[in-house]
Amino acid sequence: MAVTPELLSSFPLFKFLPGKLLNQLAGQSTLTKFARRGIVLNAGVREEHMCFLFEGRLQGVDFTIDGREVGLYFVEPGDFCGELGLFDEGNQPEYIIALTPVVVVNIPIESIREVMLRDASVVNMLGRKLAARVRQMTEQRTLLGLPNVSQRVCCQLWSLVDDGAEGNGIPHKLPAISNPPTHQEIAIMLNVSRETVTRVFQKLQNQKVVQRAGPASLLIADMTALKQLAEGSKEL
Amino acid sequence: MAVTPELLSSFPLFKFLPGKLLNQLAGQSTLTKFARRGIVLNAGVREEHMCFLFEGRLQGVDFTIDGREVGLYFVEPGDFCGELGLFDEGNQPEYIIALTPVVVVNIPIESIREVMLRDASVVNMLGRKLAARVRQMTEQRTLLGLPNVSQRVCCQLWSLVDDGAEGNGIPHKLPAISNPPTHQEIAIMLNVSRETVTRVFQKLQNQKVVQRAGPASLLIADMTALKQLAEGSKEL
DNA sequence: AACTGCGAGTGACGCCAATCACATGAAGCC
DNA sequence: GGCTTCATGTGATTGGCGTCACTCGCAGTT
Repeated sequence: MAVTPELLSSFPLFKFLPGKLLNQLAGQSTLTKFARRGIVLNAGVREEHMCFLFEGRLQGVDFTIDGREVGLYFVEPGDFCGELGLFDEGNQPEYIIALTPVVVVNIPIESIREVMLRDASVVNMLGRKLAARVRQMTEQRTLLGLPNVSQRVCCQLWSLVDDGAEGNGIPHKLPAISNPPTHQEIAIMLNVSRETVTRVFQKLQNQKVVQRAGPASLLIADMTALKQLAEGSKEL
Repeated sequence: MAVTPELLSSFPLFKFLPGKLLNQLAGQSTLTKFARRGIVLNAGVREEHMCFLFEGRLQGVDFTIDGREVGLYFVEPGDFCGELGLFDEGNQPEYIIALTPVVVVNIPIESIREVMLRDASVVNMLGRKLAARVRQMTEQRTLLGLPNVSQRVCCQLWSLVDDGAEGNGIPHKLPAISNPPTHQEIAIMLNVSRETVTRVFQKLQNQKVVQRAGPASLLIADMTALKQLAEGSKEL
């Protein structure tokens, strides 16, 4: 499917890109859809294109030698993945799978490399992105060091509470996690079993710390308690 | 202490840097020593300089909320750390501590930013470095997903077996790990207790898979077995 | 030589999370 | 409406690893 320059410029990475380069990129881009659980990028092979997420949600996952699934991070609309290939000739390290039906824009690595040579803003933002990713991975790694599983879950919840989406014009509402991950998705990010996550959620709901509001939202009824649980100063 | 341009050019990152820029950088660099366990870079603060390791060994570590130490990666001579600050204005995410007495060259972030503007080879290598780091962290994260602890230890050992140092002119020698990390250092990288690492090592030695050769070297007597153990096709 | 610190080695104990094996309920989908 | 599929909820069982509390040996220091 065809990609318009306007569509591309809706991605923060290309926000400051001159029209000429936008046009050039658009001509080399394609629009693709994936069903839930579809594989957007493959691990262990050289992927020759980057993916820009237009609609839906992606997750970076990997598999241990014994086939266990490991969750790494989420990709939200406006964001992208597969950028490592820009910096070296290595393989894509992790799978990118669709958690929901998604619409992505594919752009060849080589095309973006050319753009990098001509536009410093893109290089800058890519550098920032990579740095942010290292920071996020470091934090997640630290999380895994927690011996207490409930605490791990609470930390993860804490880090998912609508980052930045607070200024969405709806004041005085309870903080929430929109489109919360499934228990399974949380479990593989934290190296715990799905059942354990369920049990922690049960306790959290009994103690009125969180509360479901339909399938698309999880309300945090007691932020203070959640924070204490995450920090370990309170036990479930 | 003074830093000469020749010293700087011994680091791969600056290998292709023209003399003029080398001189400029050297003038702004300082040489520092740290004792074992010394803190080379602090986590959670903005560090305004990068560290280039001349002698010794560093480790990136972090601490969980409840004070538990988490090991992230090692830094070997010729390598550097603290590069995230080049790409954004964020804080240093993890501590860098000296595992042995070390000698490091400190260079201000700003000075390197200037060099980046003038020399593309440095930007390139930094990009590669960051990408490599993401790959390494992803791999390590996957390792942590293994439910079997012995397997985790063996995987870690496997990844430590003299990477690339094979062509050191000593042929037909057993593969080895030189200056092997202490059990404690391994333990915090794998989220296991020090005792557990010791017990795995005991089994590995009983089964003649590995063998100590003085304090500075660990011989791998049976690479095949180690590989099978790492892959889970063999039990300890 | 006595002291100290640190890495390594070891046994006993107890707990907690993984696993297995289900049940339930809501959401699509012919 | 009846089918499957998927997310969630729950109990019983078990074993593996963390923790504690030691010992031992080596290296550096005075």
